[in-house]
Amino acid sequence: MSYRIGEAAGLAGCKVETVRYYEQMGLLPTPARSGGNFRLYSQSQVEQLSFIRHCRSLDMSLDNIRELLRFREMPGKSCAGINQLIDEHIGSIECRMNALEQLRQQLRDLRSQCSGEQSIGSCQILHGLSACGCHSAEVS
Amino acid sequence: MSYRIGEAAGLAGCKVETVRYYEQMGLLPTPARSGGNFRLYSQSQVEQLSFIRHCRSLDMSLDNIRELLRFREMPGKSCAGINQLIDEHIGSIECRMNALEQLRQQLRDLRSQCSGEQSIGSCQILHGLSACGCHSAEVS
DNA sequence: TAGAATCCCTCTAGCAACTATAGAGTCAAG
DNA sequence: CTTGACTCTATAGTTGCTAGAGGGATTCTA
Ligand SMILES: [Zn+2]
Ligand SMILES: [Zn+2]
Ligand SMILES: [Zn+2]
Ligand SMILES: [Zn+2]
Repeated sequence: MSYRIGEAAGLAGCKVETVRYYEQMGLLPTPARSGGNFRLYSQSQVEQLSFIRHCRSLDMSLDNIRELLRFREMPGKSCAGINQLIDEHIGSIECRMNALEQLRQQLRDLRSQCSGEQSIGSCQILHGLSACGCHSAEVS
Repeated sequence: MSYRIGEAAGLAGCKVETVRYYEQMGLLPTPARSGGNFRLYSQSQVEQLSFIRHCRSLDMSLDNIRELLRFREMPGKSCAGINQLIDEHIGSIECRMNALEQLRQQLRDLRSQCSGEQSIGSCQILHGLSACGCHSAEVS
């Protein structure tokens, strides 16, 4: 039983172009071809595509996914590396969360400077964006 | 008093290429040129560059920054639009924060399935990434 | 059995916001 | 007068796709 690219994409919940892109990036093996040069995917290749898509839905990079796929090919080895990869990914997400948290606070502080009823010339938001310490153009 | 591109970049805390990029994107006016065809920036242009960099440090898009720069050129008008822009930006950041929060929970759930001391073949993390409901390749 | 609709093919370019080259020219100091 | 630091333009790379052009394959209907 084999699937054409549109069916494979449908099953994995992505676009046809995305599937071809993964092949190009080495995440999917070169598939068989029909007489009319159409790509033909086996059940296990469709499952691999779904695996990739699920990893992507967890926002893993294609590099990380490539690594996971390599792990999958050595079922006898220890899975410590997998846990480490996931831990690092969680760490990077927490890092982004912290950055966004800080950003939000800065923006709230800025926003609180003005009610929106001033003239642009006296708006403290614009003023705050100009006269910051961090990116000073203060040169004598 | 005028600055060459390297000085301007240094004052604004960015790379020379970034300054040229902003010019190309229409965020900085076409600067004057020296006899040897070097860009020459005025004090106010350096300040505009710093303004841009500060907005970027708050993760605003270049489109948003372009809008803020247009606001700056109409000091008499009401600043309501500025507040709205900032509010929307805060909203988009909160949206990303929520997405990351969900992501982290999903990853933690996944991570908790395995201690890292299994063989890859029986690792529940890999298994969880394969046999998910959301991207099923379950076709009979 | 012809035509139309729907798939599929390759190749190329675009998105955002830079970054990094290559290959050349400018300028100040020693 | 040569070295080194700076600058110039133009082009390609980054990430993970997406969209199109311009064709061929397959399938359904009339
Ligand atoms: Zn899934
Ligand atoms: Zn205001
Ligand atoms: Zn700043
Ligand atoms: Zn495991």
